[in-house]
Amino acid sequence: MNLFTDIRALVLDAVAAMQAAGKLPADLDTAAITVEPPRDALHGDMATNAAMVLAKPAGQKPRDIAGALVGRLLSDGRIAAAEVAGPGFLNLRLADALWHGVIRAALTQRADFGRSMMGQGRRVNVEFVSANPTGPLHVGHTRGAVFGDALASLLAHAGFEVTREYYINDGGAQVDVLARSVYLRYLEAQGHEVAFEDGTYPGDYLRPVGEALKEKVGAAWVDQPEAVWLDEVRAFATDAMMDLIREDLAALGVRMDVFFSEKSLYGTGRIEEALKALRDKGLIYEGMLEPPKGKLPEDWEPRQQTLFRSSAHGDDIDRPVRKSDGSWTYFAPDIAYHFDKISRGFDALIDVFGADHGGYVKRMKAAVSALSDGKVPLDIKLTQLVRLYKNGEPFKMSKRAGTFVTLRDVVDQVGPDVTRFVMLTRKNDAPLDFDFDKVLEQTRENPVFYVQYAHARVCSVLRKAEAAGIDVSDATLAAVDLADLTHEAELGVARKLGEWPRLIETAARTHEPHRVAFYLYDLASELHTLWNRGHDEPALRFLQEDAPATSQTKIALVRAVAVVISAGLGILGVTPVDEMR
RNA sequence: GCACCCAUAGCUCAGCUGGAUAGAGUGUCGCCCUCCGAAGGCGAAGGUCGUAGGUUCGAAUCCUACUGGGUGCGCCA
Repeated sequence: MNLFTDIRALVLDAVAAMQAAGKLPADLDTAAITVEPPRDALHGDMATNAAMVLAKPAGQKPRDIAGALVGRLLSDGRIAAAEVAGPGFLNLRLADALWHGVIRAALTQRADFGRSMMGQGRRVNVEFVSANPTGPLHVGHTRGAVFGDALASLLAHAGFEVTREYYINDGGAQVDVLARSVYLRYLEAQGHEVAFEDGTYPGDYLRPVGEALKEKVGAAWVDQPEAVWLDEVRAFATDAMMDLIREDLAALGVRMDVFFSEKSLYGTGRIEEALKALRDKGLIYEGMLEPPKGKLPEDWEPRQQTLFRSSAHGDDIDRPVRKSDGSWTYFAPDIAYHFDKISRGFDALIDVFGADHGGYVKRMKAAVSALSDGKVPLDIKLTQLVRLYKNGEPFKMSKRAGTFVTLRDVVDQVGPDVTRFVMLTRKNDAPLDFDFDKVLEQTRENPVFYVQYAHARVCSVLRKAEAAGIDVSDATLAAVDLADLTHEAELGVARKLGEWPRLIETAARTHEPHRVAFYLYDLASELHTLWNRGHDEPALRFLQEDAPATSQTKIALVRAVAVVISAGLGILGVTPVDEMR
């Protein structure tokens, strides 16, 4: 249920009735008519812009149209009051029973309350993390992982059929570097002195991989040339790294549906197939690019290359798919990969990249647009940097010194729930400050704590009610008569709950899971405020001594809050807590 | 040089496919703990929404040009 769409339908009915009665022209575009919560609660529960939108095409004054709508809307039992305001807004106050219905819906539907049919089962592929299989995930990947996973859950909640996917970059030169680095660790495990030169990965995390390789093949490869062992070591090493990465993701609570190997595109004709599709559209040609502007690479010289006419699909310049030596650029398998996603029948694609890949957005969109004839939309979400702090002091990372902060460092210190929630308290395109100490503080300014505290508070009330012999099972609460729940402060909380289904749709449509986190903070704030009012106004306390029926109505409300917090946290991948300790 | 992202209160940030008097936290100031719901609560002050134009009933939101910050720009992935 979504009250806002219900009431919008009611408004549209009223407009249609006026058309039927000849009070409005028959051919009006009503798409721009919205029903939304007014900024100021004094204006009512909902406001519609219908009269202002229709005024011009209908050739009437907005306030006149609004006035005519008032009478028709008031004839519906759900509308308690309607008045024209300002330039032609129509402010509506809803019958209390509708807000009581919201509470009941939350109690009966639980985690499904707010679920939307918006996606209509359309299939969406969300590709995220996709870190090179050369080492453990670091903080930057962590943000991408949290964002992508929450976005996927959000879309699923909004009625899409979602596939979570990881693209393994196991086809380029970086996995050769990995293989050589592991080979060095292998030699080391055999008791040899080794030196890690530039162009190798010196990290300790490869030590066990070298050991494992020794276990597997013994001394067979010790004095052998690279040609003998490279392929096998590469496969062994990337498998080991992917195991590591899977463990990292599991520690964060992220599970992928598909791991797609870049390597599987090579030597199988799949890259050629994708490029043929582009060639058939006249988008592949041999040519030379202008030299890049700005600082020119030292060894730049004009060269003939195979180019994709991405500029025909919105890119600034055309992009090479083959290097001058004839081998593929990174872009070529990427095209083939997205071609594969399209051919698997997805209705929409989403890529989550780090901000340093911003330069790839246009060419990737161009490729998908060309390959799908514009039928499959590709949205690319860039996640900005995470700035780490410890007790207010910036925390420096250095890859060279080996002091870069890994996903495990973060999760081990603050836990997966805090990590995930904090990473979603900024929109994806804004930098994020992550302070190891502040995220664990138990104060209002820490949203993780504040939201969890609200949930725990409700659980505490339920426990006390049970101890007092009051039945507070969801089934009982859902059946409780809520007619006495009429206090403005209580209805205000119910109104906030009524926004939840609408928020899901907005967040899903914009691909912005952070909206869920901010909503939960607001909802928690509503609950805490109501709790605090109980301090001075005993009538607002959730647990009323010697009045079990009254207690049940109030507990139904706060239990509904807990249900929505729990559902929201579920989308973010955070476990709600029953008590603070 | 070009492209993309960003610019909102002293600070950190929200702002819902364009809506009414732009919100929250923090900081500042004032008030409130003998006890029964203070890991705090209530209230106040604080904004030319980077600048200048444009679109329209209406712009923080859309368009254009600037200013300032970040990221990226063939043979790395």
